[in-house]
Amino acid sequence: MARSTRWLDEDQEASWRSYRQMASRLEAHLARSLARDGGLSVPDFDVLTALTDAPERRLCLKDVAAGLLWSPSRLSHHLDRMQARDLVRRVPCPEGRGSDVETTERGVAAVTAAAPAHDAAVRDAFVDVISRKDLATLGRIAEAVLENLADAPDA
Amino acid sequence: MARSTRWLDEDQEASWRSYRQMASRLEAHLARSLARDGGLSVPDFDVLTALTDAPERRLCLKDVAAGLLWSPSRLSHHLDRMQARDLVRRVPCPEGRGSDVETTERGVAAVTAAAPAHDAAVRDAFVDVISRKDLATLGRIAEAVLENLADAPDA
DNA sequence: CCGCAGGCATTGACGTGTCAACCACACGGC
DNA sequence: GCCGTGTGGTTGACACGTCAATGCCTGCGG
Repeated sequence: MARSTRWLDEDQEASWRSYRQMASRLEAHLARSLARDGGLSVPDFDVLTALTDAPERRLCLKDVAAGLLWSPSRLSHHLDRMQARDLVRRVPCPEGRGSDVETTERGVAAVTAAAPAHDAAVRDAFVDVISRKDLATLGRIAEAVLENLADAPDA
Repeated sequence: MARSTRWLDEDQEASWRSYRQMASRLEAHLARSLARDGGLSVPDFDVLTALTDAPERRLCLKDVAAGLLWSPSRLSHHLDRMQARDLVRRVPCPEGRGSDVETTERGVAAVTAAAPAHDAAVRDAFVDVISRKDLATLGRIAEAVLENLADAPDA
C-alpha cells in the first residue's frame, strides 16, 4: 500500500485497459445472449445451476450464498425476483434454523433449455478464442489474484 | 454457433470459473477501495479520467461514450448523478449539434486525490500479482477476445 | 424460566445499468 | 422556405447490487 508514486508503465497500463474492456464486454455479451434465448439473466442462471447441481435441487440459503460468493442481501433480493417469476421457491428448512430454496418446474425447464446455448456462447466468445496453454495461464492468474485478494481482505 | 452438445471439459470449466470469480471480486475490491478514500465510484473515476486527459478538460458527450464504450443512456444517467454532486458540468457545445461536459473544480480535485491510491490498488491487487510475461499474455488474450466479439457483434 | 447473544435472513434506500421510447435540432432536397 | 431524416441526447421503467439497519429465531447462562 502507498507504494509512493510509481505509476503503471505503458505495457501494464495497456494490459489493464484491455483486460477491463474484455471483462465488461464479455459480461454484457453473455448476458444478452442468455436473455435472448430463454429470458434468464446471468445471476438467474448461476442460482439455478447451483440448485440443479445439488441433491434434491434444494439448498440452504447461506450455502448458495457461499458457493456463489454472494452477500446474503444480494441473494435475498434476487430470490425475491426469481420467486416472483416462479423460477424458485423458498421452503422451510427441515433441520434447525435458516431456510432453503428449491427450483420450480419452470426453473428446471428454463435452465435446462438455456444451458447448451450458454455453454456454446462461452466457448464461442471466450474459451475457443484462447489457446489451451493461454487458458491455463489465465486460470493460474485468476487463482493468484483471488488468493492475493483473500489474504488482504480489506485495504 | 450451436456447436451441438460438446461441453466444456474440466480444465476449461475450472479456468472459466476462476476467471469469473476473479473478475467480480476484483471489480468489487477496487470499487470499495476507490469509494473509501475519496468517495468516487469506478464509473465516476473513468469519466473524470477521460475528461482530465482531454484538452480543456472538456469533451463532447458522444466522444466520452465512445471512449469508454458506454451507451448514450448510461452516460446521460451517470452525468446526471455526477452533476448533482458537482463533479462535472454540462455546457453547450460551441460547434454545431451535441453538447459537452467539463469537469468542475471539485471533479478535478477528487480525481487528482484519488488517482495515486487507485493506481496503487490496481498494482497491489492485480498487476504486481502477475508476472510480466503473464500480464503480457493476459493482454493478448483480452485483445483476442475483444476482436472476436467485435467480429460477431451480435449472436 | 427468563433474557440475551449471535447467526441467518429480510428490508429500505440508494447508486448503477439496460432497453425502448422519445425529443430536438441541424441538414439536405424540393 | 419547408418539410423529412437522422444523429445526438434524454427520459422512464425496471433489473441488479451494496450498505446499513432490522427482525427472527436458537441456544446458552443465570
